[in-house]
Amino acid sequence: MSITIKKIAELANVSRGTVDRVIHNRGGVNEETSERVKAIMKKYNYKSNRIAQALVTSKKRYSVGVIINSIGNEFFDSILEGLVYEKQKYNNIDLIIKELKGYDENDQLKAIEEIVNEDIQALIITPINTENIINALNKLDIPVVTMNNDIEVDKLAFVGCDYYNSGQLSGDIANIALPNGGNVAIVVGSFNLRGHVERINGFKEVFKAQNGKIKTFENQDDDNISYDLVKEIVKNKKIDLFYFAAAGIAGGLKALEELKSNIPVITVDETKAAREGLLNGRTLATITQQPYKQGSRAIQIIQNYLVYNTKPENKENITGNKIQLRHMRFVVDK
Amino acid sequence: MSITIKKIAELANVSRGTVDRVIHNRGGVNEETSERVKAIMKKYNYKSNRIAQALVTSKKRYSVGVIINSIGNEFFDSILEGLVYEKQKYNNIDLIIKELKGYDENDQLKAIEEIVNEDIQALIITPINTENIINALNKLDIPVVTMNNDIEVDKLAFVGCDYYNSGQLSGDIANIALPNGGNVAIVVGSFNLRGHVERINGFKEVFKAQNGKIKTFENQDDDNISYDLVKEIVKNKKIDLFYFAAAGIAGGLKALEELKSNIPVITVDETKAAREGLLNGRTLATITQQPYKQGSRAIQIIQNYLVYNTKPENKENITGNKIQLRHMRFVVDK
DNA sequence: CTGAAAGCGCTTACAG
DNA sequence: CTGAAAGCGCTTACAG
Repeated sequence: MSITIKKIAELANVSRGTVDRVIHNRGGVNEETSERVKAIMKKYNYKSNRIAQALVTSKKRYSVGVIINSIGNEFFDSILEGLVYEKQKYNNIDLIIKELKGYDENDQLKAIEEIVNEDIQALIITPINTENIINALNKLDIPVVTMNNDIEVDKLAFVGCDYYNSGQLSGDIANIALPNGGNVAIVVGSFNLRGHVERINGFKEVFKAQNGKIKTFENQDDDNISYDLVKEIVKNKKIDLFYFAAAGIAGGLKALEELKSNIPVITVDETKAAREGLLNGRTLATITQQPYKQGSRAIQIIQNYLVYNTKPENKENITGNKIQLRHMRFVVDK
Repeated sequence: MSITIKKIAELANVSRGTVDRVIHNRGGVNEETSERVKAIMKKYNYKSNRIAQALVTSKKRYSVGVIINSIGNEFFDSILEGLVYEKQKYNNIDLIIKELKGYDENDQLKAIEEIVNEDIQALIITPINTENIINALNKLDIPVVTMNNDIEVDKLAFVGCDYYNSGQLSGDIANIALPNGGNVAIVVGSFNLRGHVERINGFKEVFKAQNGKIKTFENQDDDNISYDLVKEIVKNKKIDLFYFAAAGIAGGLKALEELKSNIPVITVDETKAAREGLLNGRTLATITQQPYKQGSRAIQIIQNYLVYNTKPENKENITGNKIQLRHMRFVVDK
C-alpha cells in the first residue's frame, strides 16, 4: 500500500488536482510547488494505483496503427491473432491494420504516410530495413514498436525473436540426428535478410559437420523456387539433412516427397507445411518463435504506454524459441 | 461497456445495495425483488466491472495455505518461486507454506490438520494419492487446488503437467537419436507413482525400438541408488540410450561419467544436474514442465476465486511440456 | 428485507 | 497557477 495522492496533497498543502498535474507533467504548476510535491512523492515512494487509474481512464479510446507484411504469408496469421486478442482484452484500443504483400519499400512508405493521417496514437510495424523507412519512422511524433523485424530507429520497443539462437537450436537437433557429422543443406529466403543469415550462423556455430560440409542456398521464400532447388540439390549432392530456415517449406518438402528421399529435415515456424512435415515423420523438429506472443506483447507495450505512460522494462522484447516435435501438442502460448 | 449496477438499480426500482446482494447471493433479499433484478441483469447481460471491484476489494487480505513436498527436492524451487512471485503481484494474499520431505501420508495428514487451524481461505497442495488424504481434503470447506500431482478429490482446480505427453516427447528425441532403434533403459523413481508410469508409457508408444528393447528400472528418486543402478545396468546390458524420467539424475549421470560411457541421455526437468548434463553434451535434451507456471497459475486461480468469485474455465490446467536443448536460453516462463 | 451514504484512489472539467 | 467538486463502478457498514 503506497501513499495516495490525497495524502500527498495534504502533506504538500495543495489540492489533488495539483498533485496530478505534477505526476503527469501536465504543466502549469509553479516551480516551487512542483518541487515540494515531487520531494514528498519521492520521500514516500509514491506509486500510482493502477486500478484506480484504470477505473477512470478505461473509457478513453486509442487508435493504434499496424503495418504488417502479412499478405500471402501464413506465418503472420498468429501475430495478427495475438494483436487482435490482446487489444480486445482492454476494450479501449482500436486497431487500424494495413496488410502489405512482400517487402517493397515504396509500398511501406506509402502505408506509413496513409496510416499517420488516420489520427493514430501509436504505430506497430514490421519494418523494412532501408534508409527511407528509417527516416520516415524517425519523423513520427507517436511511439513506434517494431515487431518481428528490428531496425535502427527511434522506438518505444522491439518485439521479436532471437534468430541466431533459433539457428543454434537447429544445430543441436542436427547434432542429435547426425552424431558423426554429415552434409547439411541450409535453405533460406535471401542472404540479404538479417534474420536468415543469423539462423545460418547460429547453426554453423553449433553443428559439428566433422567430415561433412554445410552448404547454403536461397529460395526467395518462394515454394516453386524451393521445389526446383531441392530437386537440384538432391540430384547433385549427397545431403544428410535439410534445414529450411525460412519460408518455402511446402515446396521443399514436396520435392523430397516426390523423390522418395528419406533425408531428414529441420524447419522453422508452425505453418501448415511445417506441421505436416512433423506429423508425417519427415521433419525432425521445427523451431518456432511464438508469433502469437509477439502480437500480444506489442499491444501490451502500447497499452501500458498510452494508458499508464509507462515504458517497457527493456526495449528489446525477445520471444523465446520453442522446439516442436512430432508429438508436441500444438498449444498457442498466450 | 456492459450495463452498470447503478443502471440496474434504477431499472429495478431498488437500491444499488440490493443489486449487490442479488449479484453475490448475499441473501436477505425478497424472492420477487431478487427475480426482478436477475431478469434485468440477464436482459442486459450484466458483467461486473473487475476494475471497480478490485478498487474496493483490494484492501481485503486472504490467507492461502500451501502444502508442498519440496524439502530436499530442487524441482520444487521453481514452483515456490512462481507461487511467491504471483502472490506479491496482488498484494492482498498471505501465503502460509508448509514444506514436507518425502511422501509420508501421516506427515501430510498432520500438515493438513495444522494448516486448517491457521484460518486459511484456500489450500494449495501437492497431494499424496491415498484414501486418507482424499477424505481429509474432501472434508474441508475451503477451495482446494491440487498442484503438480492430481488425485480424485473435490477441488477448484488441478494445475500440473501432462506426464504421458512428456514421455512421448522423449520418445520423439529418442527416435531422432536412434533412427534404427536400439536398447533403451528408462529409470524412474517408482512404478507406483502415476506420473512416472505415464512417462514410461508415453515413451513406449512413440519410440521405435525395432530390434532393440526398452527396459525399465526404479531408483526411488535417490541419487545413490541411481548411481549404483546405472553402473549395474551398463555392466550387464548393451544400452544405446538412457531416459531418466524422474529424480536421481545427478547420480545416474555421475555413474556414466565415471564409466567414461558415451551413452546418450534424455532427462526431465531443469535441476542443476539436468542443466549440467545438457551443457557438457552428455544429455541430448531435457523435457521440462514449466514448474514456475504451475505455482503462479495456482495463485491466479485462487485469487480469481477469492476476490472475484470466479472459477477457472477448466478444472484441468495443464502446463505445456517444453524441450530444452544444449543451446536453449534458460528463461523462466512466467 | 431495504435504502442512503460514504469511500476505494484516481482524473476531469470548471471556475477563478 | 490552483482548488473544489464530481465521477469512474463497485462494496461496505449503518440505520431502519
